[in-house]
Amino acid sequence: MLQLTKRTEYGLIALVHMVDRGGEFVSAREISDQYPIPKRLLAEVLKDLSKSELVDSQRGATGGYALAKLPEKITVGDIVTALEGAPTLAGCETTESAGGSCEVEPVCPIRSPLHRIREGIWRQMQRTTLRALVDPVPSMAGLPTEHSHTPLSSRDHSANS
Amino acid sequence: MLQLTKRTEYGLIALVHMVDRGGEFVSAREISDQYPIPKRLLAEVLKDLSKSELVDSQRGATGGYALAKLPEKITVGDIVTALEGAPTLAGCETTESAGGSCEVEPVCPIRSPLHRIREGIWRQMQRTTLRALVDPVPSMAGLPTEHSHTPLSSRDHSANS
DNA sequence: TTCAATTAGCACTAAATTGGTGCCAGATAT
DNA sequence: ATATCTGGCACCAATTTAGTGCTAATTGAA
Repeated sequence: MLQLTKRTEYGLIALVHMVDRGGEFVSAREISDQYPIPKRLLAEVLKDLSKSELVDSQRGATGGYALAKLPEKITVGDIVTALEGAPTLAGCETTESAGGSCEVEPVCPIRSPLHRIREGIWRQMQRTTLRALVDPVPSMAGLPTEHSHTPLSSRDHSANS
Repeated sequence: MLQLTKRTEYGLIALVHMVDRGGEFVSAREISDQYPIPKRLLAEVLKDLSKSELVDSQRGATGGYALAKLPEKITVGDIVTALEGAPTLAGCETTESAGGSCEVEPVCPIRSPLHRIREGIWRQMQRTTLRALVDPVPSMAGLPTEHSHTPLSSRDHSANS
């Protein structure tokens, strides 16, 4: 359905939460207590983020996870890639068919244009940083964003910190 | 995996083919003969495109499908919407939860920004017409597309075309 | 030391989505 | 008539995704 997976959703929530907690190590439990996310699954997600070196992990009693980079340096594209693999819009050019064998290939008329769409989406994700997720419409507050409605921006929830 | 479904792929191929055949009615068989697409499934896809009024259908012996509009008037967004529903990046704001009840909702910190990403993707798809799919890089052939790096999948499998 | 809290790793089940098929009815040109 | 098409419904199979269980290794603190 052209939709991000739950894993990615959870990862994004966790990362945003980490930004809010500024540098401190937060445990999977702390996060899953605050949002309705299965703790066990969240742990899986955080593990992947750790493997991709987007977060640092620390074991033991007071352990947890913390951002490995500045929020400005982490993009949605990085996160998506870490949690569900880089987006590939058409069956062509998946890694499996990296050998060059798209089934439709010899006559596939949509490769290049679809490729361009995919790249556009990709660029957009690479352009959107974690910082931007935390501070919607940060400094360019006055600029016409060409979609000036932004129907739902009700992110408050900061009752914890 | 943030990937278009086969249905959409097949639909795109079929539509491009129709453009090539300029206005004539083409049958599902003609298309599935030309590309390795299961005829039966293609028929399903074409039916959906017909329901969405992107193509006209004609029954009977010499029947088939033809574009209902000019290729300039059909966007990738239209096609995706017809074949797999409008993209919704996060579980929030699917039609089911249209009532306003995202499970994560009251504390969901990613709604609005993710929403913006989704809108960007959406705009891009709405911007890309079927015509553009048929004539890759039509007039702006020389322009630097600003993504000359393209971190992933830069492997050149387009050696076939 | 002992204990409680935490991440790490592996394997597994269950649910949902997607890919694909079968069958028959209705239309229509030849 | 009949061959060829679309239309509609239901269905199965394959893949992907969501979520869980269990155990080991780490580490701060009582």
